[in-house]
Amino acid sequence: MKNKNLSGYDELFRQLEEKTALTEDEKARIPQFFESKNLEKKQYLLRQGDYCKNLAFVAKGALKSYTLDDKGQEHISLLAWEGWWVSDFKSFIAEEKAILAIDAIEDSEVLLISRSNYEALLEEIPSMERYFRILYQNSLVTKDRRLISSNTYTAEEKYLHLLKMYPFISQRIPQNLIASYLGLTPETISRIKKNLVE
Amino acid sequence: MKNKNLSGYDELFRQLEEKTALTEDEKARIPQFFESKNLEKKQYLLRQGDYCKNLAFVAKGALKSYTLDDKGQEHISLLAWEGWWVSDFKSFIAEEKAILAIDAIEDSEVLLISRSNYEALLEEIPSMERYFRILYQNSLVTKDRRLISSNTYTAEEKYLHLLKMYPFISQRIPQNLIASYLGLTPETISRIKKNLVE
DNA sequence: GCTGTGCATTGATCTGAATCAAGAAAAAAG
DNA sequence: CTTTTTTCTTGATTCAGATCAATGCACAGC
Repeated sequence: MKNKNLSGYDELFRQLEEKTALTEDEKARIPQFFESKNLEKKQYLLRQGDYCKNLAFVAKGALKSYTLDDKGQEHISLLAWEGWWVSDFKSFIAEEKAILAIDAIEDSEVLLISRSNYEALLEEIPSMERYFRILYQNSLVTKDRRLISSNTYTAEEKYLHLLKMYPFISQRIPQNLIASYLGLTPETISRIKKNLVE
Repeated sequence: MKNKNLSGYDELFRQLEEKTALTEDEKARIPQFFESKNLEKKQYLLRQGDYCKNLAFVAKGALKSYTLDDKGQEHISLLAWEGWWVSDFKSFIAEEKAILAIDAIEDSEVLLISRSNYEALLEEIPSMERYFRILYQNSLVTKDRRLISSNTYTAEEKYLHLLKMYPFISQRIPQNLIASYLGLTPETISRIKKNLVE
């Protein structure tokens, strides 16, 4: 086995074992499918229009995935910190050009898995097939809730719903990114906060 | 083997085999996990607040899943026709009360699988674990696109994007349901269509 | 064939959140 | 500690799409 820095894998195993059981043998084989990468704050992992070669597991730090509209405005589709996966899935799976860009918003460590390694991993370690099925099942629920929130709630309700789901988020993520994630402007968030205090 | 009406299972197998290979033996065992149910137009499959006991595969017809807000307004979260799965996932998986309701919008046939059968199926037939992993993976991509659409696009862009994804949808689904699905009002859709003609 | 109920159109008006514009505050960099 | 950059706040104005209201249309039931 190649000598690997295992620091980030602790977080990965913690995540995997939350959803599925792994033998010691499996745990020993898993790191080989991944490659670790450090990103500084503001460094990018993926650019719009490139091919998304990897699925990334966030071992440390935080990243944002976003689209840019014709006016150059950023629309965040995901905020991912320790324990989350991030990529332009469509691009990763179907080998199309990415419509998402991904940047680090803190100094971060990610574990990258290529498409061929992803498929090999699923093939060789059935618990991983199970892990991803459960992960995606849960993500679907979360995305569904976000869609409902986006179509049904007022700006204030959207913000409160987010705080309820991720109470620590306002300590960690700047308001302008939260605004973009919710499809609102920073000004609106600011006014909502003011209103809530009163 | 119990004598089952197999009509709806053709559609199910077609879907399964699009994503994974099945042996004849597996195909023979699968129907046993399901139960077929016919719904008339407007009949409900799930009510808000009930426990969602089943995951439903639409073999024929079309259904909508939706939430009701405090004003009694309906917000459609999914339109599902032949080949789609529908349920309140969160309720189905975590055994919580459903926040979604599901109604037939055409006379329909659904194949229902209970939670325990779902888990047994995944356990006993590994290709099904694979099938659902791929299904959820794809659904995530679609939901992501919808979220981007919802946060980024104008009303007109949302409508055009939907038509592009499902060109036949306006022949099949009434405008007021399409409006609700997009988080718009029927009036807005009507004005958009008028505008597009000019 | 009428009649009712649900769906679609069109117009007038309203409103929540965006945009535009300045500063203030906080954090990072030197 | 000072300067620069980034984030946050507050106010004035605008605008896309909602709401309200009325009418037209189509098809299902009698």
